[in-house]
Amino acid sequence: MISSSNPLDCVDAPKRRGRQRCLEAKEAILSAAMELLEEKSLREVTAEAIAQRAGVSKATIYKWWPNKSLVALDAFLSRIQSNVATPNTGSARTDFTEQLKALIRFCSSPSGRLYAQFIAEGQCDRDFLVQFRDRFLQSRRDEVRIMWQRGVERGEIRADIDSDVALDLVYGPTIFRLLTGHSPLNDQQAEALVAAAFSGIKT
Amino acid sequence: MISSSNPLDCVDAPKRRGRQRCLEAKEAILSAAMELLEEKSLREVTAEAIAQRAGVSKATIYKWWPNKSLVALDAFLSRIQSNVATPNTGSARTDFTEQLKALIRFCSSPSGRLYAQFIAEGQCDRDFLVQFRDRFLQSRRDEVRIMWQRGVERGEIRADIDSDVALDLVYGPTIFRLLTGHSPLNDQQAEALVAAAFSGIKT
Amino acid sequence: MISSSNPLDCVDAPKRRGRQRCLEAKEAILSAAMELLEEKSLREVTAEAIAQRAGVSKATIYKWWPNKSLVALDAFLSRIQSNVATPNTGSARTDFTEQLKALIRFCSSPSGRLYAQFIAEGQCDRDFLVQFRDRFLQSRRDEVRIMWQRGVERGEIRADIDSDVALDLVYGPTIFRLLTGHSPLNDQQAEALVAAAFSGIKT
Amino acid sequence: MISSSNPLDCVDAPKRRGRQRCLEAKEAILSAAMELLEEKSLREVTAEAIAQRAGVSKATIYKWWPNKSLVALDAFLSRIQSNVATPNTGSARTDFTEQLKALIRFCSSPSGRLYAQFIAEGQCDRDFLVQFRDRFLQSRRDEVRIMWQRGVERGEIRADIDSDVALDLVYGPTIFRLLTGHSPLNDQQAEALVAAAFSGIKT
DNA sequence: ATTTAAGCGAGACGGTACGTCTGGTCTTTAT
DNA sequence: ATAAAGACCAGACGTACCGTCTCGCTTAAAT
Repeated sequence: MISSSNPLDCVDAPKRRGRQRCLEAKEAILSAAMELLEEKSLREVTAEAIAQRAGVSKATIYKWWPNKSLVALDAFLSRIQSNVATPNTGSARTDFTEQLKALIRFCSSPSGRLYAQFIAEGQCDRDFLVQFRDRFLQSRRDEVRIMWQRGVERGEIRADIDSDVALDLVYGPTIFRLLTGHSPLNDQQAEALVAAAFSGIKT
Repeated sequence: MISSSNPLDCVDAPKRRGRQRCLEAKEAILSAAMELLEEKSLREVTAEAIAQRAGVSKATIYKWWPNKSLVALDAFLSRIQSNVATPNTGSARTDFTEQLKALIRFCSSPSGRLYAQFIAEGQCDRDFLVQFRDRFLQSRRDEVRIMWQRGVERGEIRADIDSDVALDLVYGPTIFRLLTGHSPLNDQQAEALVAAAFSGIKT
Repeated sequence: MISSSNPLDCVDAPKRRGRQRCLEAKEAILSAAMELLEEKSLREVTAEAIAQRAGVSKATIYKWWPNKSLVALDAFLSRIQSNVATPNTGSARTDFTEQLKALIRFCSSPSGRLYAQFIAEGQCDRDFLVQFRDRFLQSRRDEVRIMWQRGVERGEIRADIDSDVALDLVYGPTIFRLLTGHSPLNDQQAEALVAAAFSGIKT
Repeated sequence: MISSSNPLDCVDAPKRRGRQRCLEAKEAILSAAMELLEEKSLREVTAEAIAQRAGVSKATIYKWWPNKSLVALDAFLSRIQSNVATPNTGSARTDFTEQLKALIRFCSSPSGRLYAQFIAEGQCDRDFLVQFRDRFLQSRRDEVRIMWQRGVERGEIRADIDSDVALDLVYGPTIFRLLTGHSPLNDQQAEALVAAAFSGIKT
């Protein structure tokens, strides 16, 4: 999707000649997609089903999105609250722990399962992966990075560690577990993972 | 796949006259699958294409495997060396660093991309995910756990940290990066990640 | 359709390895097509509708026919009696008159309307036109030519006129009227047309 | 198309309030249609393509014509010379022969192919067929009927034969051949057909 | 001069058929 | 008995075209 024709940009689009894009149709498509994605997996949701539930023609979907995955991504992005809760308790470790607990709750929600399916989709659709990274993942990481920055400034977190490394140390394990389920994900694990990430595993 | 009909069991199947052909067919299927998976993504490789390249009927594939993903998993498992290199340099940190560098090399090989696609496939096929975990991931983790155990015994690694937490701290970030590509994967990053995992991020 | 894979040739096809073509499916397709063509025009009948009414997958239709027009042609050819009634009353003029009356009855039946639609279809599908000509029209003409030949032999019809010219003189006007409806088609007209064709329009 | 809104009637239309019909647009549409119909078949020419080549909106087309076939018919009617050449050599037979040769030349021109496509179109669009008959075919026949009338008056052609029968005897065979291509169309055939029509096929 | 009723270009839209493709099953013949 | 060949069903895919519609601009007659 080229950003200038990004369906989400409609709000600030200048009035063009010709029939204007039917915003209700766009909304209906995103809602239908979201509903269906709560019932079935991304792969099971068909473009036809989205069109039908939205009361919209299939052609209208393909007019604005190149494939159903990107419809799903737009639906997801427009439905989740855009801001991550970035707690500011005064303690970086508490902040990260709270944050991770929130992420873990997210992971076991329908949205979390969708998040996993997006990563999955990205493995065989490079274009989708880029969009997912740029339009969702990166902004999330940037917000969390602020939390990390506060810790650095307060002297709680080492300044000599790259922020990406630090973030991955905290969030990588959780995502890994979300995707493979090899170990549990709960509040207790959140605390254990943050503890380990903060203190390290060496004696 | 029921274990008793696991194609890998063919090896220890009683040597009967009529079964010889079957083994060739199975071998051909696994080879064809592996070849195709080096050319295309798992989703793009079709059961039909595997059958054709293997010179085998599609029915023969479906006789022994419930779906093409599990053919791919079997192909993958039979083609990679089953043992992880678990260095034993006398220093846990060096061991982990070497190990992680090897993993990163693996990740950028065709096999690594396949590994990512398996995790992807697991997101909408619970059965496949379980098999992937049980037949590949778990054994890998168990082998690395030995390395971790050595570190604990030598007093280099804290004994009060759950091994799964420790392993995820080291490997989670890498897998996360493999799947989303949000940050680079190379030897330098391997060292940074291990350093951070060992010392922790707190000051 | 290549003649060797002509669905109608199934009878004399040598036994091939593998599952044999499901003749019931073929029959069901032709019947469904014929039924639908009695309800709607060729253009309105869809491949999907044929598949559905035949209880058959769309892929099965496209496996054996390149498009729905040729399904319709096969259906038509298999449903109409393959022999034209070629009366032999002893008088060529009576023979032609009877024959033309039969053609006119045919023209106002559903089959006649289908015949017209086949000629129509042929105007933008050269391949279809050739098949229609070779598999239907030509054989009809050849049968009528026998009637013409009898007249020639009995000395009733001029031997110096090309048979195609003679046949077109009798049948051309009727087909023209079938297609454009500019003049009526009935028994009386049949007699007038044969009379004119036999005696000519000059004084 | 209702005659009062017939695009060809614009000249004598009473001045209506509001912006007047853009005659350039109408012309452009007809020209574009004609151009496209010389490149592709009627079925292949799309309303969208006509609009685009005419530099006109699709809505403008549908404002004045109910469908693209009737655009094509109007384009055809406005582009061919409206008068048939009706030779008057003094001999009815020569007149008809010349006339038929002209028709045969017409048949193998792009216009002739279009003529065939109009008849084809008429087979599944009764309304179109009526317009084609009334606005083209009938007037042509009426003009040729004059030629026939001259022959009757001169005593060359039998007065007891219905003019429609006579005309169909001469032109039916040619149209039949145009549509199915079962026999050739050339000057020699024109002579043979007229000869047969004049003298009849009986001995 | 202002109103007002078209005409028009742009282009979104619902509807619907197309012909292709794949997954997975089933049947027949040959080995 | 088992495998190869391959027909089959179900149904999604993404594309195409139809004819309708809405919007904002333009034009010209009527007020």
